[in-house]
Amino acid sequence: MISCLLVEDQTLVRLGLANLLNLSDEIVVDGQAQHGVEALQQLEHRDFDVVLLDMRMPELDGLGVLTALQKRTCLAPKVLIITTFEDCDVLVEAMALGAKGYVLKSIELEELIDAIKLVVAGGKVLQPALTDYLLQKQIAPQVILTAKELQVLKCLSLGMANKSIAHALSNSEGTIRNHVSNILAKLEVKDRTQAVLKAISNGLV
Amino acid sequence: MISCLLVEDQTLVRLGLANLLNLSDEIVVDGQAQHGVEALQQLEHRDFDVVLLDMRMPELDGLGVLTALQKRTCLAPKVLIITTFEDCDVLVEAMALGAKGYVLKSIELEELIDAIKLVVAGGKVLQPALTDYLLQKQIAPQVILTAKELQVLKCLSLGMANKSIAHALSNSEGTIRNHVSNILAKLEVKDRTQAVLKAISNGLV
DNA sequence: CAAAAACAGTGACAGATGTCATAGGTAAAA
DNA sequence: TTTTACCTATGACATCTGTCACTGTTTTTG
Repeated sequence: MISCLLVEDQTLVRLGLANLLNLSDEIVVDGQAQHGVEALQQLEHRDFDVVLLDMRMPELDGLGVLTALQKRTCLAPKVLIITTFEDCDVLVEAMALGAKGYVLKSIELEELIDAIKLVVAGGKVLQPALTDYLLQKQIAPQVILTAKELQVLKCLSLGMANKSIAHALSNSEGTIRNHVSNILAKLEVKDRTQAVLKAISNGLV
Repeated sequence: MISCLLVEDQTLVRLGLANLLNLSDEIVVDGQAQHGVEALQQLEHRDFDVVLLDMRMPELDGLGVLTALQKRTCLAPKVLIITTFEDCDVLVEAMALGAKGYVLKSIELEELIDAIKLVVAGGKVLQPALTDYLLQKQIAPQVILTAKELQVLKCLSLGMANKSIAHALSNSEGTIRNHVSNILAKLEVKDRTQAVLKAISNGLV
């Protein structure tokens, strides 16, 4: 039997999933936590073969738990992220922090059980969406803005005019115009509005 | 026994919740659907006392189901929305489309069962978050854009210049300028970039 | 019907925006 | 040390943007 700690803030989802997994004869959910803090408390008391970890949680989120686990010198449990997709960057971070893989909540029950077994056996589980995303990230020529440009871009994203930005950053308006011009060129857009849209959708701000 | 159709796209959540509800001796989930289209198919074949409806789904979402149900002249089932919060506006729309209430997925199981019974009995279930939001909305002077203005605003949100918009909507550039000017006045902002930011954050586009 | 909105258009204007060439100072990397 | 990149700045320029006043037409509404 694989012992499993389930960390998920939505009560219905947590109870339901625990029930489902317990119905199988290979996995037993013998620990539950509503959020990161509770999860760490449980992990202090006893060990689990695997931790099923939600990302979005109150108090302490998935990344927080992973960070805390990484600091533990003793044997760390395998962590399988269970997420609703959405935020690829967070998943990348999670993998970097030692997660053994992730599955979407849209996964079928059997696949989930297989994934858990795979992770416990020392494997990694990555669904296609993330690998695609990583590839795309690598292919897309990384936009490198200087510190100042990023500062100006943030101002743009607040809807500030060149004059306001100049005043806020203690520069001449002409300087700001130059920065804006460079930003537009780097982002390959034609005006500040497009720059803001691109910045938002790419998480640059 | 209250018969219940559960509409939820995430398999794990759906199966788990169905299991939980079936453990109670008052509610039986005797219909499941992965998305709106499946839900409507099920509803054609037979009746349920209540429909537990997720909002975000592929194919046909919660609002789509409600819209379709509203067109049915015969007796419509009570609908209880189950959501992850987030989008208040959608909830408002859902209520306007005849939903009997909504609960967050973070609800406790007992509360959910109570809510279902309440809805079946003809009541309405509204959690505090939404009522607060509605109040706030009413306090904030409602921005009323005309159809044309909304069309122009959408173009603005795509980063289009006046000339492009004029071409796209088959108007003179001057006309578009006037529309933009009116939009800025109504949104109480100073330029198109701020308008786009406000539009995005308020879900106007 | 009559009043009120919404829609389309023009022309003129001030100011904002973005580009370009040019150039000095500074700090980090080769 | 030399080079490179970054930050700063200016002036000139073309273009874009937003405002205003005024004129119509069409559609909605009381």
